[in-house]
Amino acid sequence: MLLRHHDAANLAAECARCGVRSASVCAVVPDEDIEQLATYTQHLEFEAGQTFINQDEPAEDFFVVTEGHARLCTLMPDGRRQVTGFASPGQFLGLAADGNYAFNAEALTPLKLCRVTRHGLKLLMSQFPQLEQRLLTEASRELSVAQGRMLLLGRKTARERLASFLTEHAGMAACRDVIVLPMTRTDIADYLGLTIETVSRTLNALRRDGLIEIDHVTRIRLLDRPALEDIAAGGA
Amino acid sequence: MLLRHHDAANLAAECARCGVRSASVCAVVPDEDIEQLATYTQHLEFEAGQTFINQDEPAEDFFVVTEGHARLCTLMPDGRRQVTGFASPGQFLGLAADGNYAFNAEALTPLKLCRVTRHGLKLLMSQFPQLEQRLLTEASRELSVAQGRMLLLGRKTARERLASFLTEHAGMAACRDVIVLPMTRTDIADYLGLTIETVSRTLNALRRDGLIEIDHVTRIRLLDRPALEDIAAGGA
DNA sequence: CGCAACGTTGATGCACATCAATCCGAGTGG
DNA sequence: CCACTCGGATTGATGTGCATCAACGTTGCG
Repeated sequence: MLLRHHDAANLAAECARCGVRSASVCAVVPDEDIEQLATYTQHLEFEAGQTFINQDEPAEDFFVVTEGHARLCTLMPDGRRQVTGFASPGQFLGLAADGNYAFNAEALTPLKLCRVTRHGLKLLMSQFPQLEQRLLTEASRELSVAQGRMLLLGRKTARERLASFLTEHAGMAACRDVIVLPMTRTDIADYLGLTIETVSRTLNALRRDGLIEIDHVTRIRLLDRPALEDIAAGGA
Repeated sequence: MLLRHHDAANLAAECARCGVRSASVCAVVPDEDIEQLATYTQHLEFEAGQTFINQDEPAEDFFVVTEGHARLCTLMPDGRRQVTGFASPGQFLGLAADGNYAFNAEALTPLKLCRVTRHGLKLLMSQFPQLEQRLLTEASRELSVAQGRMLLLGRKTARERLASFLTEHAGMAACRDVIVLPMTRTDIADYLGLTIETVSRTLNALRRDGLIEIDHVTRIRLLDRPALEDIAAGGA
């Protein structure tokens, strides 16, 4: 995993992935820069269930996931919960910050991530302009995803939501039609704006219709991907 | 409206607002830069109802609203519609683009905007680094807003959605408690993931409860802002 | 084993959608 | 100035998809 000299865009991710002082990074970044990187970045680990970003606290840090999965969610005072997204390795966390964090972030599985203070990030960006560009690209992509989720939450039926969820995950993961979900039914429900009961019932309905197979609670096989994608898009 | 020399961040907005060759811009940007700006930016006007961004077409342009209001929405094949946002003067359009536009944009009122090709934007950014920074800030803010809307669409009741909508608009517009809505009930419904009937009924319920007054269909007076904010947050 | 957390399944309820009249206000033309 | 029209908006009657409540399975771990 070699870092191209002029592609500083991936720097943060690389630092995180390899550890700041790894050979590949040291090979291409001048020593004084490495010093700075070491000052501003930090490697962290959490076990499943731990919260590492707290809603309403000042958004001082910025994270890159390097291993494991995390869950981002927003809470209402009475306990209602909306999962706004799941983060997998390579994803940035904390972009969507405007003063205070508007969400909690919790480890779904054992999690490793790289932390940079916002101040550090600012310095890094001024030093590696391509990093800023990369972040902008990332933010644009996320915005695009967010719009899709608004359509899902505002207008899709339970069946369409589940179909969307399944195809979305099949798309990212190994291009296989077998997906392994690192999250619980409760997480899925809160992600899709449904209840666990509805998620359970709807998955079973899809199974009865011969569209999926449920090998194990967390292991689902997509038997008819095109049909699922059609349902997800609202085309039936 | 003078442009500070080193704050190129607002450049695009300024260009749009004043016209590329306006005195204030010419005063602070070298001539050869102005030439470039003129090449890449373009002033456009639309009348209410016109569509200027089409879902699924390649995302080639980037816009800044300078006058009037626009509506962004996503459509499903069977006609279901989700309004993902409203744009008012100063707002950027087209950030959330990932290959093709994922939404339609239509003028709600007579509309003026400034167009920059994505290629032009790239050149502008390399020339005025602060512009990129500004866009990143903007994208972060939008992401934050998007998360709030996911919570609204996924978990809030009709009453809470309307309260959120009203306080949101009261917050932006003149800090008065009287808001004038440039959109129809249908737009509001599709924005909040409800039907026009529910919007109408719920607004009347808020009126009966003494929380708002409806002077005119488009003119609403907030009588008890704190109570509305409390409802919006789910605190009752 | 035996608990505890998670998941499924069934019966019932309700918030909001749907269907169906009216109503209202801004244009338009006589 | 009024009658006519027509796209929104309101209001009411009814339907339904999903939530809620409740009971029971299932899995995994000490």
